[in-house]
Amino acid sequence: MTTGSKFPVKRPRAKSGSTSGRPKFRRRADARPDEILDAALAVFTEKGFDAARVDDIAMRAGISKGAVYLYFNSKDALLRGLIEREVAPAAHRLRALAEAGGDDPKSTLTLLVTAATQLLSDPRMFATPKLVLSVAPRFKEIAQFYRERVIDETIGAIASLHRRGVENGAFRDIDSDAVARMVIGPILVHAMRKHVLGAKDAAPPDLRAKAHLQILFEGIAA
Amino acid sequence: MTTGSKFPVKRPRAKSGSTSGRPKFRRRADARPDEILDAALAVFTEKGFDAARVDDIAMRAGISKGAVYLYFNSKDALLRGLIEREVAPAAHRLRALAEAGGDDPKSTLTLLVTAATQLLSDPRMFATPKLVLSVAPRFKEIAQFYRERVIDETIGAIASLHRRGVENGAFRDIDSDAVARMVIGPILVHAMRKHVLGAKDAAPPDLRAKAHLQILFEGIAA
Amino acid sequence: MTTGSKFPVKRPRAKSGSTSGRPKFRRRADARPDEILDAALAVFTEKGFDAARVDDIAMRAGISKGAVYLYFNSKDALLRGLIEREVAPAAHRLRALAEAGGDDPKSTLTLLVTAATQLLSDPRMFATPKLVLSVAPRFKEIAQFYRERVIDETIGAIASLHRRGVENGAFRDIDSDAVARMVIGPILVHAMRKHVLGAKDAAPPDLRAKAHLQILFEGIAA
Amino acid sequence: MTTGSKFPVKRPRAKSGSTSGRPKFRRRADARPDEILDAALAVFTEKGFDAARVDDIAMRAGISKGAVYLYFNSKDALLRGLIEREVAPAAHRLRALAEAGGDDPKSTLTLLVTAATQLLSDPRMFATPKLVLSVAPRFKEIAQFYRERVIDETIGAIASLHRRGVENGAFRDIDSDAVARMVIGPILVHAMRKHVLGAKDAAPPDLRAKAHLQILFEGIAA
DNA sequence: CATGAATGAGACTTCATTCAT
DNA sequence: TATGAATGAAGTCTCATTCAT
Repeated sequence: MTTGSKFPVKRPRAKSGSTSGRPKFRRRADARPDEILDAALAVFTEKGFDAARVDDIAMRAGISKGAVYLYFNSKDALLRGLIEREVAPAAHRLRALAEAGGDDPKSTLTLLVTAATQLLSDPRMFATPKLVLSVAPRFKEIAQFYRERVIDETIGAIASLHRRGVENGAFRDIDSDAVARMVIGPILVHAMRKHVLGAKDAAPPDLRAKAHLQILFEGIAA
Repeated sequence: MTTGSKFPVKRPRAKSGSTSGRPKFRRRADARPDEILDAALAVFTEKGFDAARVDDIAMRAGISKGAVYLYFNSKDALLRGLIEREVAPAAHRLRALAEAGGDDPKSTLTLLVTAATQLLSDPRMFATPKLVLSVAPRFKEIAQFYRERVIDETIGAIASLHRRGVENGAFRDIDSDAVARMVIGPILVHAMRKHVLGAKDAAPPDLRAKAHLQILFEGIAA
Repeated sequence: MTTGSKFPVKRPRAKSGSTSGRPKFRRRADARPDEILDAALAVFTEKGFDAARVDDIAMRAGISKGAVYLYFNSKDALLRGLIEREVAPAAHRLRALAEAGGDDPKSTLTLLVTAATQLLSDPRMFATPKLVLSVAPRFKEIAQFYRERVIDETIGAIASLHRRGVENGAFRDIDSDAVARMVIGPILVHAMRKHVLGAKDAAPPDLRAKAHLQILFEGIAA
Repeated sequence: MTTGSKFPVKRPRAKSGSTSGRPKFRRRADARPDEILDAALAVFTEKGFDAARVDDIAMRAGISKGAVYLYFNSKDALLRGLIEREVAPAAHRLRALAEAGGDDPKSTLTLLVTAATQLLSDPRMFATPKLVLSVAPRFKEIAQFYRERVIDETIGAIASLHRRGVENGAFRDIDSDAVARMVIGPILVHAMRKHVLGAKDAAPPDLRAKAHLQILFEGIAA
């Protein structure tokens, strides 16, 4: 799962277990690809995939344009490598969230919503989703990859949390996917307004999370 | 306010008062701008703004590349003209939704959610939002324009609907913006999964709307 | 010589002597080509040949772009027609100058220099020469045409004036072409500085002419 | 003042201190800008600014079209860079001419006229003036730049030479600018006839210079 | 490993010219 | 005769990618 790479990336140095010679002093050459991807994420997010020039990325990574091609075969590969790298942390984050509260579904959900609200207030956390959304029409594989590995995983995790709560007697028996959308949706709306459409925050995260949970648990009917 | 055009569009001599009758034989110049914008929306949505070639748009509109420039000064102008044209209908649609159910807030909200769920299942209805999301990082003005005229309007309309319900005694007194996000969010999540990330529908719209409303009104707590 | 047209121009109306029907009231259609050439001269002079758009010319002539092509086959033809038309007046002007002063070579030359200095202070009078200079590298035929019919004619006229003066005993026997260059040169220098390079006038025409003649007749040596 | 560059030119990393010796094998990047400007001068002179294609220039410089843009931002920049580069030599040449003959104004003027006549018989020497004349209507700044730095400098130098002669008792006290025009004018007339309008030489330079000086010093009156 | 000069395909945009009306 | 919508052939400029050093 970690090794199987859907989007192959050039690895200029055989990562052979051999502690070949001395670890040298020279370059933290192993870090290069990551540095480049960091730069790529920044530039792609800022300008969009097409408008970003490989030169920009190289410059932000502090290397020459040619050097980028030592590590990645193409601009597309850069994008794919980036998304691929970002999926693992995203998936990890969401799993951490889903397991946040131990085995009480209700408090777990509370923690999850609070943490997610907090998290997605950070522009860096929303950088990858934003990028994926903007390139999705052209890179169907990336869209699919991201959906399956991040979105559907998240929905699935929340749904299963809900089901546990149902069995538990904590939650009413409703369509779990709908529940998941009720959990994610409001947070997404806010994140999009803010990070994509440039809105300024109104309410602070904790208040938003609180209201969100209140409605989620009890509804809006009097 | 409705007439004031933020993004000016070339209008080649309006051929005054021409309610001329016959659909003409060739040169139905009056329809051209709209035809071009239709084509532009299709191509932009499909490929993204940068990847779309003016040639593609011209071809889809059934005219030559040069002819596009008879009506629009640049590719950017095409985008702006398009967004501008689409904002009015979008705003109108949402207003229609918000006023869907007469003066009973509860049933109004029910109708609104049902209709919105229905509506956003149609790819064409989500085409403009999708496009806006993809160009937002580069065209801040468009992002702002769309947010103010569509998103914030929608949120405001729902929020005020909620406030009426509160005064009415139909709804509990909660943060109205949070309510609005609970109304929009789940629908948006589904639309994005489907239209942007390419997911196949699972539940049909009416079921989704029903579950959505159930949770919205009564919450998920047992 | 007058009829033989080196650069053929479309004549949409057979100029047959027939006073065909009524002279009509309608359009002074016969004037059209001239109006167009007027417009062309203005625009070409202002922007240069390439930068001038046929649309500009049409607009300045108060007609549609298509109408220009009813009278001229191409933009090049417009240029050639224009130059051709301007050559006659230019030649006529210079001949008038050369014959300005009756049969006293000295006073003729005086009048000629005075008049030419005066004349070339007018931007419109220098418009065609300026245009010819700017297109000469590309339109060799025009360059040649203009040189033979205007420049060389002028030089010839002055030279022959000089020769008459020599026979007359009024002038010393020197290279007549050199004399002609001494007559034209200073005037040209001023015209170029002013009309082409945008300099502001310093001395007024009469003073310039006077100094010019003084040197011409007596030299600068003490 | 000499360093202050009115028309900035892209300089791709000066490869510091490289007095490296060998003519290198490929990539003699240091020479590139100059090579390109040489090519540009040739093509612009031949065809005029607009009719010249960047491709032509690149081809004549022996590089690809794209490479031109590594050194110059635009076709305009190419023109400006070219003019700027040519102004210094032109100014230098004229200064050298003005100081040609030591401190005897009369012989200085004689040398100056002889040299200038000689010089402007060379097409390459007239290439830049010719170019400037052809683009002047569209590039007012270039026209002004050239006038101030070359034309007016020349006129000024000759005028001051004349004034020295006046003080000296060598020349009569006449309008010095008029004198300057009498010096330059005839040479310019010949150069234009030849290099711009394509005339064939008649008299050889030395004869022309001689006649020019004779008239200049003694006038044409018997 | 790294550089950066160089290429070449292609995009947007302009405009002379045509043609149906 | 006149219009103006439409075309299509360029032309300028950009940038991903390559390659000699």
